[in-house]
Amino acid sequence: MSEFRSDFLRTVSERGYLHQCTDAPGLDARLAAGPVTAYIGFDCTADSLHVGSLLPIMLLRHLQKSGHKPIVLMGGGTTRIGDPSGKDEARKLLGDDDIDRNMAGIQKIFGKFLTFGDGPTDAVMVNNADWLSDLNYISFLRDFGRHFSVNRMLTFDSVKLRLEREQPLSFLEFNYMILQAYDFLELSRRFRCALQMGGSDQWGNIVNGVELGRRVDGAELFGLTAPLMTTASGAKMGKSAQGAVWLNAERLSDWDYWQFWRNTEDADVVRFLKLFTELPMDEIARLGALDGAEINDAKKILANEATRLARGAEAAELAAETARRTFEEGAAADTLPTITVPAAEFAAGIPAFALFVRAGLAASNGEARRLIKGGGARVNDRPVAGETEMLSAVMTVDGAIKLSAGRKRHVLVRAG
RNA sequence: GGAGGGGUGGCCGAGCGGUCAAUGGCAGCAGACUGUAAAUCUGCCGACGAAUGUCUACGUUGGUUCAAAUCCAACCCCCUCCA
Repeated sequence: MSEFRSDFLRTVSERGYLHQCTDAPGLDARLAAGPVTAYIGFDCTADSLHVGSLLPIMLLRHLQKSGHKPIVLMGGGTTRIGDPSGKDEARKLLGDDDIDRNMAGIQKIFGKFLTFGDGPTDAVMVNNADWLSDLNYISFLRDFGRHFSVNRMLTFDSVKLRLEREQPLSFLEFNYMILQAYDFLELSRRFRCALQMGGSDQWGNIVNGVELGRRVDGAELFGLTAPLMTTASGAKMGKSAQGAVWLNAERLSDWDYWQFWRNTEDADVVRFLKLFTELPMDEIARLGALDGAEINDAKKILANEATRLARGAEAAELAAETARRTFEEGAAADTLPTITVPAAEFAAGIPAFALFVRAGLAASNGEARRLIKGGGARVNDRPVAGETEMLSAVMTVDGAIKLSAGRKRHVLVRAG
């Protein structure tokens, strides 16, 4: 299936991470010859990454596991510019405080996937603000600007698509690819970093870096991209009922994270097992052969494995057990997400619509009312009679009442 | 600086004086069917309210009018062409 000699490229290609590579045979030879240092950059546009970033993170993990050195580049500097790739509009500019806060949040997730330290294949984390912030404009233009052809830059998708769709593209954003190219050069000089990876939307940015390294330093650099992740039915990956699927536990509970994976479409199961778990390929092949409803077993394994990586074994087991009790036994597992309301208030009773809002099962009173009118709201598995039905401590079963919105979203309410 | 086009709900995109909380599509939520799947069908889809209803919204600010997303003025922003 694969003629690659290096463990890394063989793994990455058979598991479906490989989209484009600037020079696959050359990179393969380099990887086979000894440890290579590679990096991926991450923007600091939110205080957590979401599952859309999981693919590049897994790339770094596989890289490290096959004996190479990963660099996590935090875009503390480039986030101040804003990457136009794949976007129709410039994002609103973030302040330095926001960026710092976001960076701190994002850093936490990498510890789960990579081993950091000072060893030869230990991961390191760097921030491009360290070299971008103090650049001198004139000398930067003289030293590096002359290597970039505007004619060529206009042909890259990130720019071309904007122009074709007659969407605005500011000079600020236009510079993003130059700075990212410079990042690669800088990392090449500082760490002998020879490979930049990223999502397929980063191809243009990556190629620019490879070329800059060759022109300025005569360095042989490589680029590799992973496919854009969509679900089999075409939706962008990373959305759930509540919004983005965040990797940080503070932004999304272990339970919801596990559920996200459990609800994978049939057609995606094998692909996701390859990309987001580390199960051996023959095991994945076995799971992929399951028929009909049996494929649910494969989804559970996917959920367990994916959750274990991002949240730890304990979180995965707890979520799996909660799901088993909730969906297979139909019981109100006491480990479901729980909210508490003051005992006195709970005893007096709370209108159903209000309680659903407080439980986070509806975004507004109006939405809660609609949910109830539509018959999707239940208390202890019985449909809520009316929007204003009073729910109170009297209905408690085993110390809690269970609210459900639809068949999948459940929250326990306790007196607190 | 000049000429023209444009800024509408999460997104795309109609509307161009009242019947507009604003057609349609996508996304989202729920129901049916199932396997916590997909596809399909049905309902919902600004906020508040038990409700007749009230409020906030069509770039911004003013104005005309009984009445404005729709007309006028100024301003801001974007696109195209010209200088």
